[in-house]
Amino acid sequence: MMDLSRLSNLFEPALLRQMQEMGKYRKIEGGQTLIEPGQSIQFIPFILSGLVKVSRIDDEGREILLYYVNANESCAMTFTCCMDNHESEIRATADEEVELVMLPVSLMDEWLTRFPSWKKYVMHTIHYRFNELLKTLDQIAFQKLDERLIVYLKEKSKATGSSLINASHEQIAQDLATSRVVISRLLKRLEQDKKVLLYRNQIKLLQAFFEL
DNA sequence: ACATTAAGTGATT
DNA sequence: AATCACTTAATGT
Repeated sequence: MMDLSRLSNLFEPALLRQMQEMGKYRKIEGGQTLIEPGQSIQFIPFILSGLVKVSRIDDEGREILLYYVNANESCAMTFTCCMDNHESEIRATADEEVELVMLPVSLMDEWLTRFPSWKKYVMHTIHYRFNELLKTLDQIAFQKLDERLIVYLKEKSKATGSSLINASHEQIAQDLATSRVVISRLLKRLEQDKKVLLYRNQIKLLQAFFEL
């Protein structure tokens, strides 16, 4: 049977007993799917060990990684979804062998009011996950700007008929509606990748740059 | 030599 | 990605 005693620093004894009693223990092989988009949510999964990959499926059926759920964590989506009997928006798969406890959704309400530790845990999970998502979102936006900068430099080069661009990072930043620091970092990366050479107020586009 | 401006970096949100 | 704070490098006077 499952042993939840090591969670005692996370939840109060009374809650642990409830989890022990009401929760269903499950073990899932690596690669197995936990839940698919569209399926209704009946359980809150609490991961005891292993790693769960949570991803979103786009129109063309491609998978985009949202985040991983580690041991002692739970899926933030289910907290918000299950209150209103929503369907899953995500796919969850076991990245490696996973042990988990399935907690009935029906207990959520009661637990939130009865157990301070549960409330705290839920809040913490949602907050943590939200920040994780913000991070991935930023990365996507960052890649976009990266592309825009390359296009910008190419156009500038074409317009002047030269591979030597005359502009400060500040000016470029203003053109692309971003901050100087960001441009400096992107250019630095291009320099490290041997695509450009950087000088004061000047950028030399190397051969490799035009192959981007 | 000193002041000013451009660019580089780490940490934080 | 944006902002802040701070450092370092280049330029002008």
